[in-house]
Amino acid sequence: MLVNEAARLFGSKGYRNTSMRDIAASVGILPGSLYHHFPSKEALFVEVYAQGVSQIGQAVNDAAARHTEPWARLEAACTAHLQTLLVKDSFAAAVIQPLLHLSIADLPMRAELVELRDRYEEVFEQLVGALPLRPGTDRRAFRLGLLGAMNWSLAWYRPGGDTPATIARKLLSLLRHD
Amino acid sequence: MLVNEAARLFGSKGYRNTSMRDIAASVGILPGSLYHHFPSKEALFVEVYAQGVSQIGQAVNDAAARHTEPWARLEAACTAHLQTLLVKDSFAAAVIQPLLHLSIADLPMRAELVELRDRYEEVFEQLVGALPLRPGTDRRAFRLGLLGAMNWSLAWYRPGGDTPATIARKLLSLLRHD
DNA sequence: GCCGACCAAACAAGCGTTTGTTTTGTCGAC
DNA sequence: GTCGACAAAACAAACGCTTGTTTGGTCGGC
Repeated sequence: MLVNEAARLFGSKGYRNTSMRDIAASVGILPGSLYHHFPSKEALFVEVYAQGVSQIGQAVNDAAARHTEPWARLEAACTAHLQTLLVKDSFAAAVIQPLLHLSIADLPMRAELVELRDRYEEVFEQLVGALPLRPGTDRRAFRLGLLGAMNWSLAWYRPGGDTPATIARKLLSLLRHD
Repeated sequence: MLVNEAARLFGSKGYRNTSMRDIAASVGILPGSLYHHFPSKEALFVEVYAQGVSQIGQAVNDAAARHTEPWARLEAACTAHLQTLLVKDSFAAAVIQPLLHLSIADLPMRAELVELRDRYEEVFEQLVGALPLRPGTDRRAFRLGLLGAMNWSLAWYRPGGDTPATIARKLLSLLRHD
């Protein structure tokens, strides 16, 4: 499918390094034909991004819903986040990667994407908010640090090593004080 | 200076989004004149990257050297890392940003840059290795998680909020079990 | 016979880079 | 001190190529 192929390319090579010709070739049509489905490259990316956010958001919510204890809920959510992000052929890499550059007015459709991202990250705000942390702990720093550690795993994750579930468990055991 | 301007642009807009014409314009010369100083855009970026690694490496080493207690050494190193990364007009953003994409054979000069990066991160391997952590702690996960949390701060850091030193202190207090 | 999906071909703009020429600066000989 | 020689640095203009996008036509299914 068109959007799937676009997601795969955007996710692996980034927005700027993926050309409309690349996408067309991998779908098996000519470049101009893409404009029958999307009015612009930007619009195509926004669609990929929206589907990616929706996909990872649903996975994370579903995973958390299967538990009641706060730490278990967070660990399940982190595992889902990492799985969606790291496992092949996923939309999520296309979502996460631009976030780093997004702070610097990189892409034109910044505002649209930032809102989608913020809505997604609210889940983690709730999950972290429910944790029984010792008083004085900065929960915002906790959330940002955890999300950063997870998202950065895109840079070093290799299929042979730790699984997403193991990475999630290890990261949380580092943050857990007991 | 040429390399400084290039670093500023690469750091804020990324490699692909910065054209030789951009760099030339911001130093006040014509595009072709750049090729009297560097044989290619790639070579110019490698120079920026090398200077960036050298700069952040020296800052981190100097900071750690001012302390003896392991946790104090690591916190000083993290503060220096964050300051070099986040404070304006620095080379370091040009260094850190490509790392995410580097895993995916993005730029042609991959190997050269990866080696420089790995050499830099050895410092943190040593610093984390010296910490008195409870047995069974995965020090590699600790290091990767900490570096990820710090590097990702590029995505959310704003000059008005927490200072780099505060961010470093908060992150480490989350990881410290006492 | 109409409409969505595709092809074929081109467009203007931007890219990194090259070329030939001119300016600018340096430095030793007179 | 002044001059000519030489090199570094910059200009001016173009190169071939890739980019996102547009246009006009073709074709098959409802």
